[in-house]
Amino acid sequence: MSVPVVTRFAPSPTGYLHIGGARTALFNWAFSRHNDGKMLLRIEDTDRERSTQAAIAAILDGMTWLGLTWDGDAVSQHSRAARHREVAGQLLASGHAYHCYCSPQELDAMRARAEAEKRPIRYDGTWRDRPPSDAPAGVKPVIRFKSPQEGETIINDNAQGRVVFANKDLDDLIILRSDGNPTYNLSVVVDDRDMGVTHIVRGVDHLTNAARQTQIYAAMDWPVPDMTHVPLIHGPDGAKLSKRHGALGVEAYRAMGYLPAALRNYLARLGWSHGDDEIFTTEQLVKWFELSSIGKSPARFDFAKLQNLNGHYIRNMGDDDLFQELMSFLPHAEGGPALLAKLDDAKREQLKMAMAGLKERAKTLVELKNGAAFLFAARPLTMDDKAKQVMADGGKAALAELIPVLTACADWNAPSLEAAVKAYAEAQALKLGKLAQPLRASLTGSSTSPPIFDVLAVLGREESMARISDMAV
RNA sequence: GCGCCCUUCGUCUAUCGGUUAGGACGACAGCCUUUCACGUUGUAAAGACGGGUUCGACUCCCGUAGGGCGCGCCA
Repeated sequence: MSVPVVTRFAPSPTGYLHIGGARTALFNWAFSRHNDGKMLLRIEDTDRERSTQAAIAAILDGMTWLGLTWDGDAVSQHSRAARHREVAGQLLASGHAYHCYCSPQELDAMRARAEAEKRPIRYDGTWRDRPPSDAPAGVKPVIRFKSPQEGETIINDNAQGRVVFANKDLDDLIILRSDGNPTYNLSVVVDDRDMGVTHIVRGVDHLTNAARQTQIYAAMDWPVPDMTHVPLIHGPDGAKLSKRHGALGVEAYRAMGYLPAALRNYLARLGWSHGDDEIFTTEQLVKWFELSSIGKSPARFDFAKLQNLNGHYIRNMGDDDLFQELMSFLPHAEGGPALLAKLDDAKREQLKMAMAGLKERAKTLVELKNGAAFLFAARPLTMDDKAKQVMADGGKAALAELIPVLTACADWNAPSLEAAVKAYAEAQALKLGKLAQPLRASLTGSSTSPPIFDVLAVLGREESMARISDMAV
């Protein structure tokens, strides 16, 4: 019987949940679910200056939207400071840590000097072996971890492989600030230990921290959790993710009309693979997810591919489900609330009816929303440029001819309307497009729309004839 | 500067010493078609470079180049 898997996602609440964090959360989530384990959520808010409630809310909201659920309550790291201090004290007592009286200014000077002399930038160990009697009066010391100076610290990482750090390259890090508050590396180790975390999955930017943390685990004689450091996500240009590229909060992706399921699928495919599988359900992801299948090279974020995937999800979703997605999307969409206000029962029905035709040509919920705009347009419709062109090129005349044809149509549904118009086109030796495009322009104000006979059917006889008449004169 | 890591089509990736180096997105071309899409068929497109090891390297080793991450009393 193996130990139950416990993973954790540990964001720092200094901003929204960005796309890299979302993927890290997804990997933690998928791995824990794959193993019937748990994923805990810990808010790393030990930096009181920069942590905000708004950021915490944004992160929880983003995860919820993405469908990434965590087990138990979110843990505030700050609330555990007393415990962190306790461990710092133990380290001090066991000789694995010491007081350091260097001021921040001295440290800055030390770094500047090292940089100028092109030496490695590290704490020089001034207070490592100095007796307490040397302590200057009135200076509150920090506690530094006494990092081993010889030998190696080895990380056996599921994604990165065996990574070796020479201990001489790892300096004595501060574990307790002069104000008595713990710093990141100490807190993480203590919390992961206390929370029973068995597997740590986080970004490679933590790889050096992994080495330092490994040393702290060793000093405390605690077992080191299984580690996986996943490569970062870069912008399309290979450089750091910038705002205009993809370093947006997940709520921005919601506003852009992406479906959570599509985003999950896309994110999973960035840095992780299961053979040639591209499109898979979340259930399949959970079933297939192995840490060893995570790659080690960074990936670039590709909106075109996300769009394509999203379109696939939209097209394959049932009309009712998609309608619901659209409804929950609208409050977050530009112009969405206004559209929502116009949505009475009749419009809801029309919208549902139009869903099949609409979803076929929408890659995002934004496009779906825009595609449905004709349903809500007020007469007389405003024509876009291409629609105007169609009307100018004999469109008006075509509409005038069609009015009696449509009026004569007994059954107002797509098949019979199509049959009637086609018969007329044939009789007049006209290409169907010559009639369809003017119809489309008059009914939607645009040159593109769902199949025109569906549009007629959705709009209904009265509204359709009114819109056509508006433009036929 | 020091340390660690990365490098297969434009992009995401498959390959775990022997393949005509596969798939997907994107691009281009054709088909389908009432528009736009969808769908479909096809085309172009890759092992950074240089050395080894080996009967045989994309795959293992070394070096070079390029890129990323880290080096806070941030996380």
